Amino acid sequence: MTQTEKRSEILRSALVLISQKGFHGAPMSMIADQAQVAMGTIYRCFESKESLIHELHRELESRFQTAIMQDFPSGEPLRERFLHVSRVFVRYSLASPTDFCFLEQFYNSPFGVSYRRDRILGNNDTGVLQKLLDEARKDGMLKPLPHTVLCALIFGPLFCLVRDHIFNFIELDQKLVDACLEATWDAIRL
Amino acid sequence: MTQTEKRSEILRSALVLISQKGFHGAPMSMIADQAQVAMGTIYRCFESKESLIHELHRELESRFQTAIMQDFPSGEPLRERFLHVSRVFVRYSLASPTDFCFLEQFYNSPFGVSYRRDRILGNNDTGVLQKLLDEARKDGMLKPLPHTVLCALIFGPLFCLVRDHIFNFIELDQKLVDACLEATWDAIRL
Amino acid sequence: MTQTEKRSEILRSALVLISQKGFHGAPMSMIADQAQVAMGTIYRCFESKESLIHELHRELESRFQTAIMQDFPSGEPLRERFLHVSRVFVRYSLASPTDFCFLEQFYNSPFGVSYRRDRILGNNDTGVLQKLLDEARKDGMLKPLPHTVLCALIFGPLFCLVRDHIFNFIELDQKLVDACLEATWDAIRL
Amino acid sequence: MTQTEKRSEILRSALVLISQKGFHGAPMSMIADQAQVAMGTIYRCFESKESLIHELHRELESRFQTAIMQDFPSGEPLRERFLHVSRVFVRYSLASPTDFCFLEQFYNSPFGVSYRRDRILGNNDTGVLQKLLDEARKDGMLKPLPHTVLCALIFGPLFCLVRDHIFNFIELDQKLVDACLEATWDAIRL
DNA sequence: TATGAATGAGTCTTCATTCAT
DNA sequence: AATGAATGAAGACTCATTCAT
Repeated sequence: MTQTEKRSEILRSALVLISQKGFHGAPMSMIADQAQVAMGTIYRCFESKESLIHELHRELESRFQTAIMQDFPSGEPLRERFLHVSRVFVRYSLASPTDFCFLEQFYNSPFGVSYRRDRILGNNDTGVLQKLLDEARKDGMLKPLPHTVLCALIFGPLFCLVRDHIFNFIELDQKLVDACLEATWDAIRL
Repeated sequence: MTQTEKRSEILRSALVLISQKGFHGAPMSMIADQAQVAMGTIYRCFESKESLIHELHRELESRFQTAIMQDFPSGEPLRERFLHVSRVFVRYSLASPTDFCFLEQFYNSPFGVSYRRDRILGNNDTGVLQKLLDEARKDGMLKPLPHTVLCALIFGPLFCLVRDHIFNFIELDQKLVDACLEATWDAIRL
Repeated sequence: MTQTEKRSEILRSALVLISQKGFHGAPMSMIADQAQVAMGTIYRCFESKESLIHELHRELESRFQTAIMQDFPSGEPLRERFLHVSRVFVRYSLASPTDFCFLEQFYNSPFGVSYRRDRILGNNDTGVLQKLLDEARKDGMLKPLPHTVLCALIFGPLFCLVRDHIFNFIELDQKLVDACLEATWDAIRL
Repeated sequence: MTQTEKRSEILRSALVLISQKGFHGAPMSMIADQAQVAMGTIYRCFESKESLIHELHRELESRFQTAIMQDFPSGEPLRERFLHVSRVFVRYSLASPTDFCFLEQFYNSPFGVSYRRDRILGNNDTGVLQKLLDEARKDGMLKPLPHTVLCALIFGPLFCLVRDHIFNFIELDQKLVDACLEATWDAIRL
């Protein structure tokens, strides 16, 4: 196994275990076992458990960004572009429930809070979504609410729904997903 | 201090500490100190840390139920009754951020998942909200979506917004809250 | 065993093990075993290994101070008072080789260096010895050298000799000790 | 880099790091980095960390021997030859504080103790100093004390003084050094 | 011969739980 | 019933040494 493969294997093991058991339920020794490496090996790739977690988060966000940008309907009307982002979010989360669960853990932890703090307070308006919201608001298509609120109205429900699906509380099929996306659009549109 | 007072004091201390520091940041010894009782005393009231947490959760849910039922506008139109529930949720959460933070911790943990599993899979349609949703759907006022989905559309955003407010990412004033409640109503109404 | 006895037992075990094997050769688990307590118990008495070591040092210095002050020949000529301090140092060290070895470890470690730094740079002229040196220098009995140097001339050899005795490199009997004390006096007197 | 150069470089790096951070603060990996060789290479030159340390000690002692023998005033009176040895010790130590600090570490460790045990108990009377002491005692110039004791009286203070100088507790200038050397001579001479 | 990634035993420290008083 | 000292398993992290390349 190459260095890179090992690193990936460690990240993958950490992802699986943390998504299932949470940060505190996934000791480094368990991650090492799962990845079929010795504990010390993890520390060759990552400074600490904390940095392993941050790295994992970065990786997952970047994968998600890539997924969004793929097939992004740049020429389509605003509404379509919006629905695209939401649809990709749901599709990706359902296809990779492990990634989704890890990210939930991350956002609901001191890590996630300070990450968001840096992000939001830094006025980091660089994401696709931020630009989309800006444009749409100028066009008068959206309710005149702060970005943070609009994001809550869109992703709040989606997070819940995906989680409920993963835990088998509901069965999200294509039709239901589409209905939900429409509903979130209804929430924010004028 | 009577047995009952001690029990309350322990619950209160656990609530405060866990909401601030999380389950793993609030050792039993710290809870005991804060509650001004001996550590052993906690174990006379609660089987284990886990059961203390479950008990706390039950207590908070019941307090919340009480808050909803108070001033419930039984005679008003459906829409008003709906908005009442949401409004109480937000008002209560903002007034008691400690309770809110604890519940967030709880729902985003193995505890919360198994709790919801028991609740939802048990078809426990006894809550006010459940009845409201049933009635409204029969009247054709709401989108024909499962209860779980409707709940996600209402409370998903509200959880996000309250959290963002508590973390100072936004400032929720009365006007903004009302706008958000309207938005969630737009999401579910036909 | 009372709390205090336990604490003493831990200190004693740490003293013995560290004096024999050094700081790095005496893990907390070994100290606990030796003291017949669980590892966690140590942490009820001492913040950390480091603080245990500092505490031990403080204790030993205080014991030594007590030994010096006992039978201190306040009325005798300067020379006698000097020889008393040195004699007590040697006698105490030979009687308690474990204490001596611990202190050697301590002084030859980052702990000891910063301890001395605080002490010397703080102009902490409060010890018996400091006063003695001051008085003697004013009387013109001693070579006009800084205190630090005078201490080196007195205790440098004594430390070596006691260590050599403990390691069985020499056999210090009463006559030899007296000869050595005379020699250190010759080194500093005018 | 030839094998021999590598070996030297490793020794030099170990010397610098250990003198600064102690045996336990200087991991093999750090020594390797500093020496610009791979960690495995160290193990081709030295059996273990322990043997590397022993080797280093041997090297430093030999360098010191060389320094003493250089300019040794063979024809001068005994007193001069004595002072020469002490003077060279101090001068060398002040010029090479790194060497000095390493040797201190070494002597104050299990290594040093067993080294001295071998040396002293082996009656290894081969050094210049040993011969000097022998000769001087026969001439009746020195107090009739064992070699070990005489060495303690000479080098005990000098070690202390150099250390205090290196740690900036005193400032050793030429005059002060000379006064100290005189003092140690006073301690041993008849 | 040289490399440096991999190993895993060993370190300090924490904390849920128990039990003698 | 109440106490809180004692326990020891478990966790994150380090580093001397080995061995496949």
